[in-house]
Amino acid sequence: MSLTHAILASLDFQPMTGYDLKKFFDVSVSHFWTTTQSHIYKALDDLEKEGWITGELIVQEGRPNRKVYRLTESGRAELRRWLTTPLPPAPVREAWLIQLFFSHASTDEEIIALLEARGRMIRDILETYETQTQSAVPADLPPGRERAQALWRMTLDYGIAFYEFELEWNQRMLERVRNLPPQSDSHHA
Amino acid sequence: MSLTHAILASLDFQPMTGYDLKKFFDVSVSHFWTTTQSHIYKALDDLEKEGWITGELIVQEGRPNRKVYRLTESGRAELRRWLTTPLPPAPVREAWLIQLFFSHASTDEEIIALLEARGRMIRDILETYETQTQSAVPADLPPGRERAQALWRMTLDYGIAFYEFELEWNQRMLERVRNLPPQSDSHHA
DNA sequence: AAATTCATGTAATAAGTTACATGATTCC
DNA sequence: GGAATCATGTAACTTATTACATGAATTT
Repeated sequence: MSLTHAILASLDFQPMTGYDLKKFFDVSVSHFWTTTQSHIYKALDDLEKEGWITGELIVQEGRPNRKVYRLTESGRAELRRWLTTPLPPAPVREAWLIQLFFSHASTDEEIIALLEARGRMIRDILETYETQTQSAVPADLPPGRERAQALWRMTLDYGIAFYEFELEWNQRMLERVRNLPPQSDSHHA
Repeated sequence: MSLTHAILASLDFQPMTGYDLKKFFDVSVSHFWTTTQSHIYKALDDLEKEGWITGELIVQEGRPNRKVYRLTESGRAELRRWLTTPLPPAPVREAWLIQLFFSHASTDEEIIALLEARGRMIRDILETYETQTQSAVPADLPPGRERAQALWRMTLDYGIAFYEFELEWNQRMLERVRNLPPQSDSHHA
């Protein structure tokens, strides 16, 4: 699982609570990996049982107590192992290709409408993505963080490159739909 | 959910059992959508409760009985509605970008090794993908299926285009890693 | 003789989302 | 005065995977 390792990696930056982690994920990896509060607290439990992190209760007045987690030695080792072990590429899983695959009974116009709607949505995402990217990576990172910053940019660029690819493919398919063989009358029994 | 609608669309082709559906998915949409037996049987139950399909028990001798499902009128309507409703693009969810994002403590060589391993794996997938594509789409589809066949090809091409994109991006990132800012000694507390 | 196909399903577990609950404090 | 922040969690549900069970018939 990746969430657990994202947590390990984050805690290696600095000790944090579940609440801190959620905020950190939201401003850092949320472009390619989203998660929820509940899931984070569950993962923290699992990680502690595994012995990779330890939690320390910080009692507070006026506001809820905090439970600050930090890496253990075995947690740091596990993180290092995971960070240098190539993950197998995740299989393509695109629900909307199911629509395309089964559209033989739709008219050309309906398929074109589907593709165009998708094109518009991807263009929207790209636009917000590109404006966000400017502000997302803090320009004034503390010294010694340039390396992390450069990697951060690389992951942001993946998102842009991916949606640009999607847009190109969308364009190409629009042309192909115009040369689609016609529907057969005999299709439906 | 998409599995249920993939089932609806398949049953519109012809009535089938859960077993048939699994085989059909394996040779058709498995390039971009995989599923399991158990999940299919569960989805069939749900679809029947929803009133979109009806099952008919076919008693057999010598081998297990079959439960053949077919679309109802409301099922056909739901299928049509779904097929013409644009799905919102799924957010990017790439576990391995987590690795890249948190690799600031790794050496350049380690990051390069990660990228190169990934490049090799993608190249492998592309190779098998391209040979499979030749044989996957039956060339001698019954007349009137040319339209379905053309759509099939489009979805197969998506897979190829996607992995080619991944490979390109991989290449570009390898160049960028060679210009990464160095690690800071002060990183670890 | 052993493996595979046919065909159903259950059980267990993992991964992930949504909604709810609490209660003081601080910001608008 | 109302909303948002801080900070924990539980509960219910959905989605998906893995493993197991059955038992005749067919293929290797």
